[in-house]
Order: sequence, then structure tokens, then C-alpha cells
Amino acid sequence: MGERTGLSVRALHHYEEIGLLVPSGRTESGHRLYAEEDVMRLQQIASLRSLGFSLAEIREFLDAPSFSPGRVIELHIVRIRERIELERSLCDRLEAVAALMSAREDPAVENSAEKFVETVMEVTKMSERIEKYYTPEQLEQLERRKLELGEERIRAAQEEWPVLIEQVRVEMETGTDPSDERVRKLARRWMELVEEFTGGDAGIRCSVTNMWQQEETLMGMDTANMREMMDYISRANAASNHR
Amino acid sequence: MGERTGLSVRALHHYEEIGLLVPSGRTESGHRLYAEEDVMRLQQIASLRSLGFSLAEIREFLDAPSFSPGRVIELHIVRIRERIELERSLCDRLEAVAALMSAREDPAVENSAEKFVETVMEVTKMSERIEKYYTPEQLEQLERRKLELGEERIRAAQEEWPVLIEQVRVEMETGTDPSDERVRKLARRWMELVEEFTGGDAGIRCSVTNMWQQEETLMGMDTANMREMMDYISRANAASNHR
DNA sequence: CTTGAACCTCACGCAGCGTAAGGTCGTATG
DNA sequence: CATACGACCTTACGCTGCGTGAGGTTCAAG
Repeated sequence: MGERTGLSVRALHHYEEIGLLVPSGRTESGHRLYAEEDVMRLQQIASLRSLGFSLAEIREFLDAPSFSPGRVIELHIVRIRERIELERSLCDRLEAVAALMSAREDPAVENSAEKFVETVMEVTKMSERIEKYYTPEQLEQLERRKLELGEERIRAAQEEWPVLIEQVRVEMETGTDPSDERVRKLARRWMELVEEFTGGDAGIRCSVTNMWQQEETLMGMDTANMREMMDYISRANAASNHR
Repeated sequence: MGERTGLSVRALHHYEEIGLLVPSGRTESGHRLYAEEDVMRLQQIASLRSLGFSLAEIREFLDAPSFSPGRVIELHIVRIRERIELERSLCDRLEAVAALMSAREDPAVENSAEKFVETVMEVTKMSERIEKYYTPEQLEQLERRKLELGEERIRAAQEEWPVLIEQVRVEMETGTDPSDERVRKLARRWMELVEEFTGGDAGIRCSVTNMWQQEETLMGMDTANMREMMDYISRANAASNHR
């Protein structure tokens, strides 16, 4: 009968090895005898472990005379929160990979390991760029913006962008004048999406522009083309604003 | 010049040890020579690692001919989500500990390690009870309910309960008849809080009652007293409902 | 007396490197 | 030219919290 506390025998032995819980007696044949107080200590250990404290920390808690429990627990909460944040951003990136993968479901192209790794690299690079061009405050603001907009709105925008870009590309190639009403309409929609994304923050708009200016490729797109398009769009808007 | 990829020299050696990335050459003196393709592979490794894949998984991705990237990434996302959920519940319990600790800030009592461990044990027991009396679906529903109510409302309720309980206790000890208007008012408030908490779900109300019936202590309170109070309250409500 | 369960004591394994310890190689400087 | 310093090399143990044998003893039941 070893584990009334849900702990394995091996765990008890381990705790004994490191001197965290030494059973208060042995039978003459060598079997460990855990007294009531040992069991209590074990329950305490189990509780503290289930809250994510390390065995070293637990030893301090149980043996050290004083250590300000308030601060300890607050620090621990902060630790966990940070881990959660990390994993959340990790999850975001993974979802980005999944989204890109399914978006580019060219059944013709050899769809496998290579494409996967490529997509992963793209997303990784992209998030590096993002860390580079946005300040931490801006990132925080974008996070809030994301929450405000909600998932569905985000997904909708992610689907609208490629369509819009394609439409603009067509007009550009056709040689349509930027002041043409069709183009101006596209440009307005473009700016609306940008506004929605940036939440109207000028700093963020600026960072985005910088990123497009200084990187050669982003999200698998050639930025030279995009710069051209952005120029076209701004001329269309200029035409709108000058009446 | 070892780490253009942000990886330590030791990491490179490790990858070589496990055969994940063997540099394609050596100088005659024995220094490792990483060719362009090695560096590319390294970047791939780094990307995949930053997404939380294990070195073994990465080896599969890079060397195996096929493995259905779609499923792999979905499974990985699920893994991470589960971890996040675990850590979130952990965080909840830690916050419960912190709350209980500061709520019972008896500056007289020796405020230190012991109280901390005691509080931890209480919260641990409490969450064990919760797992025991609620079905997983009910837990999920309570989670949703929590989100619906919002943090402030929760906190407000947590502060109101002790006050309400104390008021009822006083009336009971004074011997006020349950049909007295003062008591009926308290009882109405009591039921309102219960309704708010349970979201009107009968199953959850039932589980709560069971828990109070079958456990001897909960959240540091003697359940016998509470059962008495709940009885008193229901008599007050009966008086209200029978006109 | 024989089983089988439960306990015992080593002691390695894992994941992903960090971190010495002790030696070699290359080059900028006195 | 000797030397000092930095960058690299190999070898190998350390960390966390146990899991998982291997091989032997003890305990209660049949």
C-alpha cells in the first residue's frame, strides 16, 4: 500500500533521496514506515507540486522559517502568466502556418514535407520581422485590437485581402487610371481595411509602411510589387481627396 | 563565428551528436565547416524548434519522405492548447490561494509558511472536490458562465458572499423567524447570487447542494453550519413562495 | 511449502542543451 | 620570434522529476 496520496512509490523514494521526506521509521526488514505526520507532509508536498512549484521550492516552504508567502505566490503567478503568453503566441504562429498551408492548397504541387517546412520558415521570418518593426507597446496594442475585432472579423479580413489585392493588380495591369472611380473604390476599401487593422494608430501605420519598404519579401510576396500597388492606391486616394 | 542563427555552439554539437545536422566538412585542423546548405538546414531546424517541435519530430520532418504535415500541425496545436488550458487552471488555483491569503490577513496570527501551506492545501482539496462533484460538461459550462459574468462581477460576488453569510448567521442566532421580511430579503439575495453563479442550471445547483451535503468542510467552513443556514434560507423562501 | 504481491536497493534513461576542464589552432602584438 | 588571447576542439557530468527495469527479500494467503 504505497500511494494513498496518488504519488508513485518511486516518487516517495525520490523525495527520500533528496531529503524532502524521510519516513520516520523502518521495519526491521527494511520496509519504510510512513507515520501520520509523514502522510500529512506528503499531502502538502503533493498540493504544492500540483501548483507547479519545484521540489527545491517546496523544501524551502516546508523547512525554511520564513520567506514571505505573498511575494512567492505572486512571483509564481507571474511566471505562469508569462509561460501562458509564450504558448499563446506560439499557438498563433502555428495557426498562421496551418492557415497558409490550407490557403495554398495547390493540389498539383508536391504537397508535403517541403511545403510544410517552407511555410514554417515563412511564418518564422514574418514573426521575426514583426518583432523588429513594431515596438512592444505597439504589439500590445495590436493584441488588444485583435481582441476587439474578434476572430470572425479577422478571418474575414484575411480572406478579403487576397481578393482585394488581386483586383487592384488587375486594374494596374490593365492600366486603369488611379483616378478612375473603380480604382478609387478599391482604394477606399483598402484604406478601410488598413484602418480597421491599425485601429487608426499612426505609429502602427508607419511601422507597417517601413516594413514593406525595407524588406524584400513578406508573407511570400514580392514587396516590390506591393510597393507599386501601394503607390497606385495612394494616387487613387489623392485623386479622391483633391475632390 | 558560430551562431549566425542564434543557436549556441553547444547546440550545433548536440545536433551533430544526434545526427540531426552533420556539418558537410572539416578543416584539416578539425574545425567544423558549415556550408550554405548546412546553414539553411539549421535555419529550418531553428524555425521548427521555435514552433515547439521536438528534435526527433524535426528529424522526421526534414528526413522522412512523407508524413502528412496537415495532421501533424493540427495535433501539435491541440497539444499546445491542452497545455495552455492546464496552465490556465493552474493560474486560477494560484489566484484562489492568493485571494484567500489576503482575505484572511489576520495580522495577529503568525502569518507565514504554515498559513501559506494550509491555504494551498485548502484550495487543492477544494479543486479536488470540484472535480469530484461536477461533471466535465458542468465544469465547461461554469467556465463559460465565468467569462459571461466578467472578472469584476465575480470579484464583487466573492466579496458579497461573506457579508451575506454573516448577516444570515446573525439573524439565525438572534432567532429571527425565517418568515420575517428581513430574512426573506436576505434569502432572496442569496438565491439571486446562486442563480447568477449557476446560470440557472438545475444540474449545477444540484451538484453544489450535494457537495455541501457530503463534505465536512469546504473552503475552511464547517459545512454543518452552512447546511443549517441553507435550511434556514429555504424556509424563508418557502414562506415567500407560499405567499 | 509454495505462490504471488509488495517491498527493497541499485542504476540507467529521458530532453536539450549548459557548463566546466583541459587541449589545439590562428593571429595580432610586444 | 615568443607570447598572449580568442575561437575552436573533445570529453563528460549536471539539471528536473521521476519511469522503468533488473535482481533480490519479505509478507500474507492457500
